[in-house]
Amino acid sequence: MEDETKLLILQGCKLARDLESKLPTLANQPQISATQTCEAIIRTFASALEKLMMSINCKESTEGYQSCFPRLLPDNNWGSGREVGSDRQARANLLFKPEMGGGSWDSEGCATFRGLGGGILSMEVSSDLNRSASSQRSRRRRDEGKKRVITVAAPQMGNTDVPPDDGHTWRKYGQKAILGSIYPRGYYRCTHQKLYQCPAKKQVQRLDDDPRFFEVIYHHDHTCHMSPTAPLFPPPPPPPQAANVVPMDLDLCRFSGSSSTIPVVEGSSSGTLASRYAKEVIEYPVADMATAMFNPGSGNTSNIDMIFHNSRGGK
DNA sequence: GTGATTTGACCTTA
DNA sequence: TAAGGTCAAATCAC
Repeated sequence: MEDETKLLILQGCKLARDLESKLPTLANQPQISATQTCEAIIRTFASALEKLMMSINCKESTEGYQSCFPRLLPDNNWGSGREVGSDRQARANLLFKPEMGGGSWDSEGCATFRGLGGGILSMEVSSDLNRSASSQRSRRRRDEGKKRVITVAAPQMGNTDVPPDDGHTWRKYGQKAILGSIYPRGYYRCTHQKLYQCPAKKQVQRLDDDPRFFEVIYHHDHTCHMSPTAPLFPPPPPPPQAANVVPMDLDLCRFSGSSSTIPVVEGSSSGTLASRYAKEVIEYPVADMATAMFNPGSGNTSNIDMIFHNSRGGK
């Protein structure tokens, strides 16, 4: 176990002990104090867990990596609605038990995690439109088909008004105030919708009860990256075989050291976004991947696309 | 110039 | 009829 992980665990224990010692006097304090302490404990342990999973499970297989960080899946395809419940739970539990990180499985197969600094907190796959994240939003369209509901933390740095990047490029086509909700709902569709008839859409709305988090509802899967005519990046030139540079076709799980770098090849799809960002970076330190993933407002959004585009290539 | 975002109007559905 | 979802013109950003 790495020293940093041990420190995190120790810190979490210390916070827990502090909370325990303050419990008798807690009744005289504002409740938010206990809430914040609990959240700090959860975040600390979750961070330690994340590091443990990275060093143990994710070295073993790609599946482990994806189970730990489903949001990093290249095509964002988390399976069909039938995976709700036992299938998905059993599969994900192989390597990542949400209850270990302060999370849980609800009765409907929705895993809830707690992570430090952002990322997925809960994930739900559903084909049942009757079940909504908010009981207030009971109206539905007939042709919405399969949907996935996830809750993601807002970025703590950069532009906190948008949810963390999910690896796809989206175009906003609408925003509506929702009855009974404080925050408006944003409507997005795949950038490649017109060109490749990609049906993927998503709705993003900040949670009323916790504005630090977004609820993201995905409708339909992306087809733009699976089609042979999909707008992939042009074939990258051979990467430099420097000692600390690893080819992109290797499993990302192998990038565990902060000294490793992931080469991001300069290139562009037809989209403006991709070209905007593609020219910015040639090599990408692993440590910065989190920043790129959790802070789309920082200008690195489409680097995720570039990071994963090679793994999409075969689809 | 091109593509993304904003936002009011319109459409669809319960 | 009300509310969610989408369209499309105007505007913005690069």
